[in-house]
Amino acid sequence: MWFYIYKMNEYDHKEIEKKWQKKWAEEELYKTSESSDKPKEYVLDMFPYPSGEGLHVGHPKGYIATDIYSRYKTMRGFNVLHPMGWDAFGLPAENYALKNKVHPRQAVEKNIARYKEQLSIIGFNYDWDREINTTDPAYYKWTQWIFLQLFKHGLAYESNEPINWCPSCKTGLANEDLDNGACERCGSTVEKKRIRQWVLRITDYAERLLNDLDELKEWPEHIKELQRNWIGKSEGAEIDFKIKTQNAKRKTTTQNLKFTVFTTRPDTLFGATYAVLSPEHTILESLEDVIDNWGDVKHYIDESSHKTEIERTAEGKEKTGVELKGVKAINPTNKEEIPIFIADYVLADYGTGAIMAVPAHDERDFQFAKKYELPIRMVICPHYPAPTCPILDEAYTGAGHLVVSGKFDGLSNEEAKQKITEFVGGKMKTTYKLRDWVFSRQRYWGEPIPLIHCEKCGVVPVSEKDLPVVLPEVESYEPTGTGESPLANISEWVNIACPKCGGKGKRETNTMPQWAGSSWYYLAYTLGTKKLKRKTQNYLDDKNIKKLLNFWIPVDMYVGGAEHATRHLIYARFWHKFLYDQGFVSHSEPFRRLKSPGLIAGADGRKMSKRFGNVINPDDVVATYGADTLRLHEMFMGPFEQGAAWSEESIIGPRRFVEKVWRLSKHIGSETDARDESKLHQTIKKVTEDIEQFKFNTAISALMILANEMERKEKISAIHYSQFLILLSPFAPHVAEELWRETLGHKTSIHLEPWPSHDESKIISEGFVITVQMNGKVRDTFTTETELSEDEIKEKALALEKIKKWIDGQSIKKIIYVKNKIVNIVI
RNA sequence: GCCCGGAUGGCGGAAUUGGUAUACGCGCACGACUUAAAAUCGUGUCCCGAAAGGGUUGUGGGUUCGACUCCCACUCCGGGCACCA
Repeated sequence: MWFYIYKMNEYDHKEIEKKWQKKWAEEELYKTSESSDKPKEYVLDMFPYPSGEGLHVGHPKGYIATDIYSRYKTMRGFNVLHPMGWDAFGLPAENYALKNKVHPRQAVEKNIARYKEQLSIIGFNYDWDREINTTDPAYYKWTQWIFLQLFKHGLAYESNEPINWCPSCKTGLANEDLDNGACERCGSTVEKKRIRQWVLRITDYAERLLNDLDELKEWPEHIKELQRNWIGKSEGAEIDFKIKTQNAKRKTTTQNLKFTVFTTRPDTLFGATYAVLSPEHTILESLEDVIDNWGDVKHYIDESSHKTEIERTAEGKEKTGVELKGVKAINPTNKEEIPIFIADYVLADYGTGAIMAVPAHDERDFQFAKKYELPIRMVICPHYPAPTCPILDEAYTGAGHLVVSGKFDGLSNEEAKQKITEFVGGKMKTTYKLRDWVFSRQRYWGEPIPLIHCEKCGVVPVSEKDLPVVLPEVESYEPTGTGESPLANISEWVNIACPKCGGKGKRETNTMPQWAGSSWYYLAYTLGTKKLKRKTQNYLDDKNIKKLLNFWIPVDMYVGGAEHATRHLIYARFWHKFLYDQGFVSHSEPFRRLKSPGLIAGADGRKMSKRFGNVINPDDVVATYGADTLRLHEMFMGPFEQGAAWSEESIIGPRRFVEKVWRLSKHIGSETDARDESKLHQTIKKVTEDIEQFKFNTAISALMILANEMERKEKISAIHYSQFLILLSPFAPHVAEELWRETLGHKTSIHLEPWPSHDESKIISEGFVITVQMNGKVRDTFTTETELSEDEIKEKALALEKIKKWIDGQSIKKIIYVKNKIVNIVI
């Protein structure tokens, strides 16, 4: 019998959590609707990539935070949208499918089912009516539609420039897909390869992507800084150098031969003692006949084309190069003939692919000049006037005044920049490190690019009414490795009449990169699954759809990993700005507030990975401790944006806390008193402020303190306990609901209760603890019940026995008083 | 090399933004309950010291009546970029 009662009272997380998850779904607790006059709040998680591995305990950290935040916002009277979906196109899904010999679609379906199950047992409040899946044709027809708009506005172009090629994944990659010169997915060293590809003109938006960061006041500063560095703006000048051939008998027309350099230091132009072209520079072909050592030059070009990015940029690597014999460049300032080199330290795809070299004022040029014994001429002096310029043992890159620069001598180098540029007929120019977005992949598992190549008309977009261009179902989808997409072999799919002239046409067979679908998914949620699937003619250019978009957009709170700072978050901002320019959305930035959860590492401090065998599965934790405990633990581990190692040991703390809350329900039955009320209102204040700022660890700490207070009492008041449960409910939704409905007997869910607001007048002062310091060191404290005047406090402080002892005849220089806090006696 | 973070007990961390450093939790020790254990509760727990007292927020210096907090220099750890002209 005794044992039976014990069982009855026991907190059984398994039963409770299952029960309420089912009930909440039945009651449709988390349905979102636009027909509400409440203010809207759009809370968004970065949607997951459903991989074959399933979720580990690190993944839900951000989801727990948005779940708490969105429940809190709902209780605060907001109309909350909190959706979830799947980012399922791209390399990982396809590589997984290839490895396991299943079709990617089946793999994705299976993985999604598993993910959904894993998420559901943690008790998230997603509105699954708005679930999206980027690989659903009903979804990607919209992705294709947006691509067509980009194409029609000249922001998508075909190119044959050499790009990053992953030999293992057998596809071209964007700069953003690289990790230290290696494929971000498989770790293979990336090569440069010249293949036909589609590219998006993200660089047209570089300036706005950079400037508008300043408006994102509620983004973490470090993420904005990452984007600024990635965009990498630098201001300089483009200046033409004429080429003079020394050998007139060759047949090449040598008139007007020139190349353009980009430099941020046009002020040093008089010091340019040679010039360097990148080995890929296109002018080299036309110089073949006039270069005396063409064999050597050709050899160097071939060699560097076979080198990987890593080999070319290896740290500490000595610079190499070959002089172009038989040609000279003319320094436009002083008409001096200077040698031209090719060297692979000059990058083809930055600036103009050519530089003027000023060894005296650039470290790289200095090294190169030392090696090839080229003249080093100082033209900026730190101290002016200087009788002679010192001999340099390293480049001087600082500021100064011009010397050896003709009529510009004596100018400060900042002033000289523009003047010299004008003098030589150059133009000021802004350059970015950001590259245009290589947008095609030679892989199967992606959105087909909706374009048709016609023999007569060239590239023709697929008619909008014919979207989606469905990815054909095929047996074999292995990448070819030739630079062609595996789709190219499916002739019945590829061959199609040109939409313009009806003649012979072929479909574009490259597919879009993984980042395409995620560049607008936050817009898709606002439509809901039904509208997304419905037949539409106008897509985003539809009055009703625009209305929905502008009801919810911008996203008010966006939570996801900082690793997306220079990938998804740049791409999405780019697409959004484009859609804004077309009038489809009314805000120029998609995400108002951004938070990035710190990584949860394995217990060994390393990143959780199957490879290290340190993966903790949330299902197991939920089974052992319960979802509420898991949620509390992950939020209590430390500051949200800071990483932490998983600790199986300390999860017992949050579990004990939940059990304590459970036990407290057996002690209800007293009246409220003012002291309790004061503590409650302090807690309301603290928890509310902390949730707003994503300081969940201290919010939970405040709840624990209040629970400890309640526990100290014989009996607690039902009203206070109820209020406490409401504060707890976003963190531990199941146990709060169980106690709310079953123990306290409420008919409706605790999650529909209004959030309590704190009443400052209920927070009573428990007297003032005055700290008495001598020379800033704490010597004693005393308490006053009521607020005393400054003089009274000082008097009391000086009367303390300990203080008297310390003063002991010494003279008091002054007494500093901080109201109701501190008396500091200086002797 | 450049740009961001960070460093507080045995451990995770807190500190109203210059005012009693170490809240809350883990761990540990002791005690209560128990035949016993578990669970739970209570007490203690930064270091030295018997005490008085002294020291302590990575290191060194500075500003201040007073510094985890502000300034200067440095060390270490994490992240990003990296021959970007």
